[in-house]
Amino acid sequence: MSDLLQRLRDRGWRLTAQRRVIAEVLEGEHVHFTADEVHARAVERLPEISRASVYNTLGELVSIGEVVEVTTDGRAKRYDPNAHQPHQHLVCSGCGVIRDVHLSGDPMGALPEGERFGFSVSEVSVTYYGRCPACAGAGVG
Amino acid sequence: MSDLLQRLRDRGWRLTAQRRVIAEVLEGEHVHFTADEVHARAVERLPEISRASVYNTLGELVSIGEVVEVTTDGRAKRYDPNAHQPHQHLVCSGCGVIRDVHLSGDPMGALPEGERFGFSVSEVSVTYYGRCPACAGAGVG
DNA sequence: TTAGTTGCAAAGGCTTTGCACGCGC
DNA sequence: GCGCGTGCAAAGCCTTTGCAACTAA
Repeated sequence: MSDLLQRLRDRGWRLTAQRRVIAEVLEGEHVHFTADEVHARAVERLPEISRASVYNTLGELVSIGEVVEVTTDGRAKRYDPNAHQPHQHLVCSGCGVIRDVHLSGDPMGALPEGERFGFSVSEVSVTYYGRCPACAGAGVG
Repeated sequence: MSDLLQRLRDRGWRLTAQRRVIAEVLEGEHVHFTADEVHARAVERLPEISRASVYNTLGELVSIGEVVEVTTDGRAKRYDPNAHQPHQHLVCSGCGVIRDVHLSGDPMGALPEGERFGFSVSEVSVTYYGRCPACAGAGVG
């Protein structure tokens, strides 16, 4: 579940400085950066990295399944490197912080057969909204 | 659950032609238009209506709770007038069509206390992804 | 060597904003 | 008549794209 970099090497990825830096930025728990935040952090390590490369790389990481795209209610998409452990999200409606959470049952089972309209259902996304301790205390939002 | 227009009147809303037309466009089951689709349909009834008014009105309907904003993976937000009956969504990853669905249990209960990180959780959004019968048959997407 | 990656800058889609005019109440 | 709502056009944010130069393998 760690060492995204190693997995990318194993896949035979062409490992450029830009891609390495982006992978490094994405290490950690509860990491859910926007493309722009990834870019800002990448620039600290590699000043000449461009936004286009960040978008390209994130898009590829998503398409090979190493990163998951998260769309909360805000504008910009966020990128979640925790792609190998099924989980859902808890979002603070005050400050927007996201935590990974794990549910007690399989949410797929909550959709009755009679509610499937003939679809072949393959995925489910569950997002909880609330206030984090800091925002609840400060009355933010 | 029907007659959005009447509810708006009861709220003392200033009822302009534009707002009336937008409310009319939003009547019906399984309606999940983007702002632009609402505008296109509104134009058929009131050719001079502007996009800005559509955005303004939709934004207000959302903030007073008469319409729910739906963010699927696509780009543009969609607007769901079925705000008074709790429900979730089933999205076709082929053509993007959305159906309202009703779950067998309360998804809020699936988040264990130990996974709440001190948040006061107030809402949950559940979205299922799959292929509608048409797209499954045609191999679209 | 060479195919894939990068940076730049421009364009694109969706949404918001500023301001003068118009209209519901 | 007053104040909010509207239309227009321009700007804004996030993202994608075209293309020549570059570089990992």
